Amino acid sequence: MNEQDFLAAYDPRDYPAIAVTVDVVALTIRDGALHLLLIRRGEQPYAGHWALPGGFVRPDEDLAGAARRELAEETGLGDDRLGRVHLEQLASYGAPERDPRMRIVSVAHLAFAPDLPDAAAGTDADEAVWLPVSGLANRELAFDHRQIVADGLERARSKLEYTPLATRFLGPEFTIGELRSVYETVWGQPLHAGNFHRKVLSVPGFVESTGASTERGGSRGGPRARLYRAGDAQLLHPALLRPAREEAVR
Amino acid sequence: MNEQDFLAAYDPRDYPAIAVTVDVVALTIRDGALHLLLIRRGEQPYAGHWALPGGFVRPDEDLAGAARRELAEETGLGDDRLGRVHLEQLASYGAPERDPRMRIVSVAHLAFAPDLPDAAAGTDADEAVWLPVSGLANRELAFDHRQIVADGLERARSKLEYTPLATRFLGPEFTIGELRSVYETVWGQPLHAGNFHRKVLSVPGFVESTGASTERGGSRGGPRARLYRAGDAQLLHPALLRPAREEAVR
DNA sequence: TAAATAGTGTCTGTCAGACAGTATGTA
DNA sequence: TACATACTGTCTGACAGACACTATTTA
Repeated sequence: MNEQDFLAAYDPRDYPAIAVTVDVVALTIRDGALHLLLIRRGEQPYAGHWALPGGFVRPDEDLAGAARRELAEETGLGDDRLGRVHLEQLASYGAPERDPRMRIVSVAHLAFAPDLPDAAAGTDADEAVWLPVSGLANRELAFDHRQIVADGLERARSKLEYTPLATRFLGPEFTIGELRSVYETVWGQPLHAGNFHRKVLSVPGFVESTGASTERGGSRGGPRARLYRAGDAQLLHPALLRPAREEAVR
Repeated sequence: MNEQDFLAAYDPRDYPAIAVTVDVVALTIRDGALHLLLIRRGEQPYAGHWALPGGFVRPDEDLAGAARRELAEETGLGDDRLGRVHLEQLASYGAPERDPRMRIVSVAHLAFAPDLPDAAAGTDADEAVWLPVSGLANRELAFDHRQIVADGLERARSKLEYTPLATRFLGPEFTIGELRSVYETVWGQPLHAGNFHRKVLSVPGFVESTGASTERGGSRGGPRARLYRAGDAQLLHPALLRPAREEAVR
């Protein structure tokens, strides 16, 4: 029996209810460390645990719209100021027992944001905090959110290889060194500065020069760096591949 | 307001119902052409149109389980004989108006199958047919299934680059030429036989030799080819990249 | 002045793709 | 015999990574 036969035979209100939510794995970089937007749960189950921001999909909005709304609410930024934030669908999670109270299918999304101010206190989002990803190993996350975060992180690392989305972690203008820092932070390993520099400039459409340079050199010395902005490429070709990961192959 | 607040405040039965279904983009190769499993719709809306196999997610099964069940039903194969079929989640589709009757979020899946017999007549699946993908341009598909198929095809093409899943379109033993034919069919372009041969054998864990050869040479001549089976690699490294696609970059 | 960083030049090994060539089959 | 196919050898250009080097700026 297929979808259509079911629809003809069943009144939707009679069918076992499955609620649909969105959850957002929102990443940013602060102080050279990858941070994740989390919310402290106040109620059971998982009271006191951290959870991903998320909520029900409303009748009039699509999945990406719901995710964008949740992100806007939790960052306190407002939908309009989310312009430079990248948002994409990650995957859906629907194990029957993933929420002990009822059947919920969550469509997880992944967001890359530049360093945003903490949500203003007093808003609906005053419980939302950016926490370093490195500290997550010791914390328990609610529901299956640990798996969702793990999938989001792997997707993020992969996306940096093939797309110019690393620029979404930065402001509108940036140096090659700042861009390299994004890669090093997300991939968790140092890259060769000289090779990275030459590589980035050789990929068509990745970055374009603004003609300007930074006002000052680095805080610990060095020349003033040229400034770039994101180019028009949607895919990096050739890609910036991560250093070989033997463990991932087999 | 987040997911948990909603759950505390709402009885699920009161909340606007969203039905959750799975749809399956099942691909196979027949007669050197890529084929897609489709079902002819008998009822409105989209009566007479072709649609992806799919159906409601049941209370006790997870998303992948629902997709596997649907695939088993429509191919008439039975869950146990789906062993060599690759199944993965593709993406979720939830635009409010994607189904004119009610709000449905569909979690689409992607399947790679070896050439399967047509579903036996008289089963529940006697309306399911493998149709050549090349003929889809002229046909109207139901709902947003054209987009889902397009996304599935692109995912399939991409997966062949980085994973050994091309072998899932073949039987347990195959020749390098047959494997090359899978790539040529899915990517839609001829590959250099000699270079492909050397490349495949050079990727660790992609294929392993059975020691045997085909009984006869090709139908139009040539030596007997050695037989291989899938190796233990999960990822191809280095990858088999598609010939450069300029149009995809910008 | 010492140290750090930006940016460039050069070398080497790997790999994809082009091309050629041999061996082994079928019709 | 003509032709197709399997498989291998070799060359070239693209590219990643290692290393070296200069110039510029900060503390």
